[in-house]
This record gives sequence, structure tokens and C-alpha cells, in this order.
Amino acid sequence: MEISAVPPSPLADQVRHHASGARIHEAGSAGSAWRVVSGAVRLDAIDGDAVFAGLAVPGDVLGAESLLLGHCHFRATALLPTVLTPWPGAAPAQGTFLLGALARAEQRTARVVALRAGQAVDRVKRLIQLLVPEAGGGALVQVMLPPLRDMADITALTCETVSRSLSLMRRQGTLAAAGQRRGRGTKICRYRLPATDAAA
Amino acid sequence: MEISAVPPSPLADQVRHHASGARIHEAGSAGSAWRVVSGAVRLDAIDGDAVFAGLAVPGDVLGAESLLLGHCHFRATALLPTVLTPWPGAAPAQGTFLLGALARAEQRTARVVALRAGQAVDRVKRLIQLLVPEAGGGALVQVMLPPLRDMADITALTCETVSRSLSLMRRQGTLAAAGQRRGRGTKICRYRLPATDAAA
DNA sequence: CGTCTGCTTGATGAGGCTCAAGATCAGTGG
DNA sequence: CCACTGATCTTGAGCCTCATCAAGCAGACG
Repeated sequence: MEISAVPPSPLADQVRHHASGARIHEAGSAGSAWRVVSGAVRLDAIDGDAVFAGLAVPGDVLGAESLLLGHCHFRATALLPTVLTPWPGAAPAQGTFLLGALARAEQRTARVVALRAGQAVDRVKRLIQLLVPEAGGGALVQVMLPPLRDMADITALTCETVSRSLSLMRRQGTLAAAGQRRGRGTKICRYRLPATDAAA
Repeated sequence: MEISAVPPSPLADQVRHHASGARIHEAGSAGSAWRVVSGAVRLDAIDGDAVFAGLAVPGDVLGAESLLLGHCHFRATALLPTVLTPWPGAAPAQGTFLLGALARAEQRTARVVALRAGQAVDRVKRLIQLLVPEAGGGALVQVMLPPLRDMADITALTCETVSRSLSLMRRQGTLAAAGQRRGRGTKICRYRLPATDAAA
């Protein structure tokens, strides 16, 4: 529980890198807690087979329960090339620090839950916006997309429907390939953010 | 799976009661944090109109962000007759205490997200099981149901579909009315828990 | 007693799931 | 350098579930 004093900005030797698709920790294993610096992580409840249970994006905390119980509840898998830093790293893990993580977790829940309502194309767009590092109105930003299988699990759609949604977005000019083509590895795309008034 | 099964019962003068449908706090207002003792609470993000953002059941913490920021992010509404107690109470809001709340929040996310995948009847069943205070295999338990409108928002279905799902469950003997009839007020029903092996 | 709110049920159509085939690409070994 | 394999993605056809629209009913409440 008690806290080692570590500077707030993760130094180069205090981070861990994971490739897209890499397992970060297994459910039930003795893991430790991390904060996501960049990338995205998928959490799964292991109930016979894996069931999508949550998402962590930069700033979020991973495996906080292991500090309390000594083991992780969820399987964590990198959706994109992901950088983690030990948590709690900075300052005292008390008061404001933990409260901030709690507040952030609630907001993450709200956005993840919202990824599973509405029309297919809108869900996929919302997911992409969650993965866009920066945020601005109407801008054309670069974004990495996880495999279709993961996008489907997160949005509660099928691979086919996600693929069709992305195709539609390309036809409409909302999305454009910008890096690798198809096949293994994370896709890099350009995505046009909707106007700030956020219609739907 | 669950962190602590039964939350400690607070003294009678340290609780607040809310009727079904009552507003607990408004988004953006200066609220305070509460722990749910019994009942259930719905959280909504206010984005023009209210969008379902989360659920709190006994043991969960409500409005933790107000301790940090001074105001609430979400609107909180009682889904059932609900009892709350101030949080953190006498205990210090540090260490294990906050970590427990964080771990619990992650587990709640997993279950709420699961309420929005799969067939309609299964979603409704899962929601009812989330509202059942006690848990046992194959038993016939008493449970209060929130208004259809809320069940629909939570499961990302429509009122009509939820109503049809409940009708089907009644025809199949999974659910039976046990208190008030239709009209205003929370419905009381008997619900047959599925066998512990939990076949989806 | 009339109105209002919440619940139920039916008819119909659309959106997404299922099944299936083909395309593209990374890695491997000849 | 190229064929082969396996994984991922794309696209099509048909069906099914659920959303939508609509009507009717039961209690609550003034």
C-alpha cells in the first residue's frame, strides 16, 4: 500500500512498452498497477471465455485492485502500441490522487457505455474519437485503429458490421487510410473530427 | 468477484432516504459523496438531454468527484427506494478505503457494459440480477423493478422491448408479480435465479 | 369523473447478424 | 524470388431481432 516517491513525469526507464495485441496481465495473476501514458488497453472479464469489460486510454489506471488484493480481476490487452508507467508513481497515493483516479474511472464508464447504444456507424465513430489523442473541432487528425475484432467486441457489433461502417465512413470522406494497408498490425488513418457542436 | 459482499449498516441518523424516481443530485451542482446502502441509483451525463452513464448498487460510491472538484459530473436519480449514507463517513478517505472504491467501480463498469450486449431477454435478466440484493443458485427471490423507461435506458433497448421481455419471462415462469400491480410506483416481483453454472 | 402517466400488445419495416466467398498481407520455407 | 499458410479484412445475400408507430388499458391523482 505505502508509496514509493517517484517523479510525476515518467522517465525513460520507468515505462513499459507493449505491442498491439500484447497481453499486459492475466486475470487472477499477481500483477501490479499501471497508468496508461499512450495507446489504449482493453479489459476482459474471464468467465469461461473473455468478455469485454472496459477500456483504458491515456491517463487511466490499470489494475488498481491488485494493490488491494494482490491479484488482477481482469485480463488486460494492448489494443494499440501502448506505453505504461507504474502507478502510483508520484506523490502520496492518498486523497486527491486516488479520488482523481476514481472520478476518471466514472467518466470512462460513461463513455464506454455510450459506445454500445445507437446506430452502428455512430458507435464506431465514437470509439475512434475515444482513441484520438488530441481533440479539436472539425480537424483532420491522425489515429491508430485496433483490429476489427476488438472494435467489434467493444461496440457490441460484429466484425462485418464494423468493417461496413468503416467503409461507409471512407466513402463519405470521414476516414482515410494514411499508413499501412490491410493485414497484420495496427492501421493508421486520418479521421475528420465532427464539428464541435457535436450533432449526434 | 465482488470486493465486499455486505456493506456495513450505518446508524439510523446517518442515512438519507430517497423515493423511487427522486433526484439525488444534479449534474454540475455542489453535491457531496454518498455510499449506497440499499436500492439502486442511475447516473446520467447531461449533454443537452440526459444520457445513461452508469449505475450504482449497494456498496457503490456516488459523486466521489465532488470531493475533488466541488461539484458533481452526473445527475443521480433513485431507481428504487434507496438509502444512502455519507461517504467517506468517519473512516479516513485514504489508502485501502479509496482503493476499494476504485476496484468496485471497475467491476461495476464491467457489469453495466455487459447489460448492453446480447439478446433483449438476456439483457433484462442480467439487469434484474444486478438489482437482486442477495444471490443464490436457482432460488426464488423477491426483487423490486424500476420503471420500464429506466430499464430501457440502461439496457439500450426500448420500453416496448423490455415490456415484451418481462412478459416472456412471466410466461416462462422466470418472473412473477408479487406486490403492486401496474401504475405508479416500483413493481415488486419474484424472480427465479438461474442455476449457478450460469448458462449465459 | 376525466386526465395523465405508465404498461401492454400488435403490425410493420429496417438495421444488423449470420453464413459464405473472395481479397490482401505478413511470415515461412523452399 | 515465389508459393504456401494463416490471419485479417471486405463484400454480398438472406433472415431475424428489435425499433417504430399505434391503439388500448389500468391505476394514480386532481
